Amino acid sequence: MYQLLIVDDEQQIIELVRKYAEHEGYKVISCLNGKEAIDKVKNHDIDLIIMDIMMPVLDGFSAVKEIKKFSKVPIIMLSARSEEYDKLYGFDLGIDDYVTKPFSPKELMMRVNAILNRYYRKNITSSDVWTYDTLKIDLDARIVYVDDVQINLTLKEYEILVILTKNKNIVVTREKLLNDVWDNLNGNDDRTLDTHIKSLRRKIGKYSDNIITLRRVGYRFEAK
Amino acid sequence: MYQLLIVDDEQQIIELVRKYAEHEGYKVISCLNGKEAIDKVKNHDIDLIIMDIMMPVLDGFSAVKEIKKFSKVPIIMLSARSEEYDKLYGFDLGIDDYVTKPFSPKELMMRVNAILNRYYRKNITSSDVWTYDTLKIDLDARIVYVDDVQINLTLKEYEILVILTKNKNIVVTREKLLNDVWDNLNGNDDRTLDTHIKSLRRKIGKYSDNIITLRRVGYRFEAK
DNA sequence: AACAATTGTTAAAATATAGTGAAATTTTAA
DNA sequence: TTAAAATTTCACTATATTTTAACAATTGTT
Repeated sequence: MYQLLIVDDEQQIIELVRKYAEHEGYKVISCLNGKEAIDKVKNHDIDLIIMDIMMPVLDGFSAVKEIKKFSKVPIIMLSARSEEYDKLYGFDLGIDDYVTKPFSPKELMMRVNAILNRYYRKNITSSDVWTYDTLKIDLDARIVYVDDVQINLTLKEYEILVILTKNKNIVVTREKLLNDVWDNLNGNDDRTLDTHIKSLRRKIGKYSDNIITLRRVGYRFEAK
Repeated sequence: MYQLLIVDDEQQIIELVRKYAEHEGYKVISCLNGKEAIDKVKNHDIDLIIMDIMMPVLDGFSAVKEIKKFSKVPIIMLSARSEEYDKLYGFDLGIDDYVTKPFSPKELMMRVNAILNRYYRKNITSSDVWTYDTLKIDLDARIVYVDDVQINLTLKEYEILVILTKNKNIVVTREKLLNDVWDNLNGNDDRTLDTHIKSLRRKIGKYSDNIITLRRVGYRFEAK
C-alpha cells in the first residue's frame, strides 16, 4: 500500500485530497508547511508527495530542494496559476508533475496513480510472485514454474518474460525490448530477439500462445 | 501518441527539444519558419505546436494568426527574454503558454504535458481506451473490439482508424493520412490509401459507414 | 445525358517481417 | 584450461502486410 504525504497550509485542501486518496486505497499523512514535510519524509516511508508552493515557515520550493538532497521520492507540486507558475520555470528541481489550483481531485488522483505506476513498476519486482493461471514467476528466487514444474530460463529469456508479463495486455515494442534487455541499442537487424522469443515460447509450453506477435510493433503478453 | 510540431530557425533548439520530446514518447516533426509551419499544420495531424517568434520568412505571430484561422491546435510560444510587448501580443492570439529562452527543456515538457492533458482531457493512467458504441480501441494493448469481439487490424489499418477516431467528426484530409500513416509522401496517385480504407471498413463491419468519404478532401469518422 | 474526376473493389504481385534451425561465437562454471 | 551453456549470427522459410494495377462504381459538372 502506498503512502502519500500531503503538504498544504490549507486544512480544507488536505482533507479534500485525503478523502479522494483514501478512497483510492492510499494511506495519507499530512502536514502544514515545508519544514514539517522534511521531517515527515525523513521519518516515514513516503511513496509520493503532493506539495503546495505557497506556505508559511518554509515554502514548497525550498522544501523540495532540501528533500531532493536525501530522497528520490516523486513529487507533485500544487500551484496557483499566475504567480508561482512562473517560478517553476528555470528551476530544474526534478518535479514529476504539477497541478494548478483550483484542481479536480479526480485528475490529481489520476496523476498520482500514473506516477506511482511508472515510478515503482520496476521496484515491484522485489518480494513478489507473479501468477497467471499455472504460470508462476517468483521474482525473488528468479524461478519460473509451469504447472508447478520449474523451468529453466536463461537470463535473456527470463528478462523478456518479466518485461512482457509486467506489461501484461500492453504492447511492448521491439525497440523497448532491445533497449531494456540489451544495453546496447544496435541498429539491430539480425534475428537475436526473435530467437530468444522462440526459445522462451518453447520453454513456457502451453503459454507460448499468450505471447502475441504484433507485426511491425512488438509483442504483448495476453492475460485475461 | 501525440505529435508535436517544433518551429524554430535554430536547428540546435529543434534538436534539443526533439530529444526531450521523443524521450517523453511524443512524435516530432519540425520546420524552420512560420510559412513552412502553416503547411505542416495543414498536412499533418499535429496535436501541439512549439513555435519561436523571431524567424525569417514568416515570424511566429503571423504564422499563429494564420493557423488560428483554420485550426484549434494548442500553441506554446518561444521567445528571447524580456520582450514583454511580444508576450502580451502573443496571448491575445490565443496562445496556450509562453516560454522564454533560454529555457529548461524539462520545464518545457512539463508545460507540454500539462496542456495536452488539459486540452485533450485524456488521462495518463495506463488504461487508455477509446469507445464509440460497441467499437472499442484499446490503445495500450493495440486491440480493437467490435461488439466485444476482437478484430485483427494490420499496422496501417490500425493507424488509420486511430487518426480518424482521434479526430472524430473532423475531416482528416487524404494528404494528412498519407503523411501521417506513411512516412514518405509519394506524389501518390495509386489506390493505396483507398485499399486500406476498404479493408478497414470491412473489418469494422457495422461501423464501416461511420467512416464518411468526403470527395476531394478526405475522410471523417462520424460519431454522435 | 455525356463526360471527367474521384473513389471503391478485387485479386495478384511484391515486399517486409517474423519464425526456424543449425552453426559460430562468446561467456560461464568447473 | 576446458566443457557446457548461453548467446548471437545467418541463411532460409513461412507468412502477413502492403502495394500495384486493372477495372467498376459513384459523384460532380456541363
